[in-house]
Amino acid sequence: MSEFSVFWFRRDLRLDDNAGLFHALTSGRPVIPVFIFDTEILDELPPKDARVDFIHRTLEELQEKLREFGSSLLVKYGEPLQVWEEILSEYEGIKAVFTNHDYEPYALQRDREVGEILAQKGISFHTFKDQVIFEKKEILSGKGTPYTVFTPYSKNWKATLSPAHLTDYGTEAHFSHFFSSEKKELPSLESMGFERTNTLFPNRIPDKEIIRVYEQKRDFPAQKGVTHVGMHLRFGTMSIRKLVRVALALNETYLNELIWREFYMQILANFPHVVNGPFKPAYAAISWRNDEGDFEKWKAGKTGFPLVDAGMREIAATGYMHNRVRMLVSSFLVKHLLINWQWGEAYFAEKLLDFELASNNGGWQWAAGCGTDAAPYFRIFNPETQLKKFDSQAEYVRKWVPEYGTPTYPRPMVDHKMARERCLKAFKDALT
DNA sequence: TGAAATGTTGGGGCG
DNA sequence: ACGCCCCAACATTTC
Repeated sequence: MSEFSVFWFRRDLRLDDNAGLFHALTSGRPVIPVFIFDTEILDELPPKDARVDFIHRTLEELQEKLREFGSSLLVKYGEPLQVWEEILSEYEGIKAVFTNHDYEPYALQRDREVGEILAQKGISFHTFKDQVIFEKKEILSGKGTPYTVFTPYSKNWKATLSPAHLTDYGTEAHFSHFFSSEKKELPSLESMGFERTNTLFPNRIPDKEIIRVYEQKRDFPAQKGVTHVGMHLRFGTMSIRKLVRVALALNETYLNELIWREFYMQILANFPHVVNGPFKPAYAAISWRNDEGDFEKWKAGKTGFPLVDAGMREIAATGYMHNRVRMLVSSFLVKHLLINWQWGEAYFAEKLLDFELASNNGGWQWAAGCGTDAAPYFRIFNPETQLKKFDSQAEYVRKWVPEYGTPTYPRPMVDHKMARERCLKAFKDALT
């Protein structure tokens, strides 16, 4: 009977520089590449979800590459534990399963359960670090505790970094170790209850010129100043190690943004309660207004504050929003409208192509002032000032709010000065 | 990775 | 030449 290894793709949808895949291909057995469309996740999504579309397209590309050397991706649809039972009965010779670490609470639970099934059958389960440079216990303060402030974390991160952390797990030399098989078809999007979208997905190769002058342009949403790599890091269509190598060579500010990503990932992993509420418990006492009508205006981009509205229309139309504008719209929702930041967090989770639980949660907690290393609550963005500073010619605004400046554009839904004072009072009441 | 309020300074107009 | 006032520009404090 022939023996196999399996490589289970999840958030690492690439063949190049993939740690777990490298180890699978060098394990001495032919490797069956597997992907599971997880119904536990998909059942929560609307039929037109660009991220599902993106995954499907990416799997088709992977499939084409695997065909070049006579292999085929095995793509399943279902509940992971059941799917694993199915795979193990279809391929009796499976001796080992390889995969890369996934750190979100749901994924940790899933992997524990899959690990148990495999262990019962005497199949070894090998998991690897691939998604980050440093995991949650690899960068700790002198006391051995996790950092909760970015700057010291980033200093230690940089000091700890060595070339070994940036190893290129190239797999090309080992492609012949993929299991040779007839072409297997992917389940169609339609068969899983989804539709194609006409989303324009970001380029997989980051623009080096943008990285080189990052700090000069990154704050101006009308300029080509950011690289849109979030989605590729989310789904692993880009290697973080490769990107860090580029950042090290080109731009410190850009590198810091990659470190922010890992900072929030280790916050989520070390303090999982942030998923369900504020990092700082005192902030649970805020009396939010939580006005549904206000929330609808915010989502629709009809607040009457042009830069806020531009951002909200951009995210609705494209699944993306410039980061400077993300900070403003979050501040506006939480501070001006006094709506629980978790409402905004959930809306972003639904819309953003580059949605990442850790970063999204960290960003919202930062904006609300209740997180680690948060902006103090009395930091309230002035939407007009932000417009003057970062989109003074209203280029970005006019792109998304064509009626800006005409009589049909709504009046500001709140008076800035009143809202600011109302917010300061609400936070002060809760916190003192 | 704020903004507003308050305080300080110094140049220029003017009696 | 001097003192006084105004106010922009900048600095510091406060929310």
